[in-house]
Amino acid sequence: MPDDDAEALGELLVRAARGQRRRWRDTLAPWELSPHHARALRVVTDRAGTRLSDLAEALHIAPRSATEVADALQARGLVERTPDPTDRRAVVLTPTDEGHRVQREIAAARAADTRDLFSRLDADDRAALARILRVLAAD
Amino acid sequence: MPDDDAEALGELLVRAARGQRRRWRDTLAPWELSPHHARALRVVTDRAGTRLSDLAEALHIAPRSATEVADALQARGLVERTPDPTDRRAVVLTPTDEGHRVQREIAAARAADTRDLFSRLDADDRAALARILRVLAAD
DNA sequence: CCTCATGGTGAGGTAGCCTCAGCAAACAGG
DNA sequence: CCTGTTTGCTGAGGCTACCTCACCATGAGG
Repeated sequence: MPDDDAEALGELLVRAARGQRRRWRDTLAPWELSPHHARALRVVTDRAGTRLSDLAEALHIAPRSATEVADALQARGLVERTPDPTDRRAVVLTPTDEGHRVQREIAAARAADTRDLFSRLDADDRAALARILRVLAAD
Repeated sequence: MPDDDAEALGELLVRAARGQRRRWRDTLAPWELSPHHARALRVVTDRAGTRLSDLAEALHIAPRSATEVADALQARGLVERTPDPTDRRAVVLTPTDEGHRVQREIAAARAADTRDLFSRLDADDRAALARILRVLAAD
């Protein structure tokens, strides 16, 4: 394989992914949430009883940084801090009604956008893409 | 197309690109350069006579921030600031010998790594991937 | 109990962006 | 020419999103 081919493929992959990220940011714009905060909201709404330390692990950030993410979501009224009934040191993050609502809206918007993007491909191409990306993502 | 399929594809695309970025960071580790600084070095070595404002444009950052990138590269001895002979307000960034050397080494390392990654695919899959990614990257 | 580990947070630091103001040089119109 | 505006860079200062370290309260195991 010529080096140029590989370089072109790498470039294309990066560009496609960049487009994805841009779409995702645009999708989130109406709620004024950063991708990171949206991800945090998703983690918290997905399973009840998420501790701050769980959030840190899910987002791959230091525990101290999870405190800040929680502060931000709480300031926007999307989650509440409640004491963990089983461990008085711990804090669990509970989504507010607003938090649940926003999360549902965002999930729907994202699904629509993603469907939109990949509907450019026919079923065969989608299958091929999935197979190929799995090979590339394997590590 | 089911929503789940689209979601899975989006997820795969993100993961493949994340792997790419991780490989790139790892590739750069021996030179202790961030991806951003490596990109800046490439811009500066690519065409002689890059002004700070050119660098800012190439990196999509504010002119003021280009000053900081230039400071960093200069502190590492990779580039020098020289006055623009045609405009005494302007500063052009000139790669040092070390800068040229590092850039060549990095380019070689990246090419090898990228070739490595895509050699997992046969020629047909590479062609299919290129075609499909072009469709997705079109915007 | 007494010690050690754990969960969260205050204090303070860094990287990489930004805007705004200022200075010097270039340019454009009387 | 020279005067007013524009352009190229940078100092000052601010923001965000991370980090480490130290501390406090609580929990868990000899």
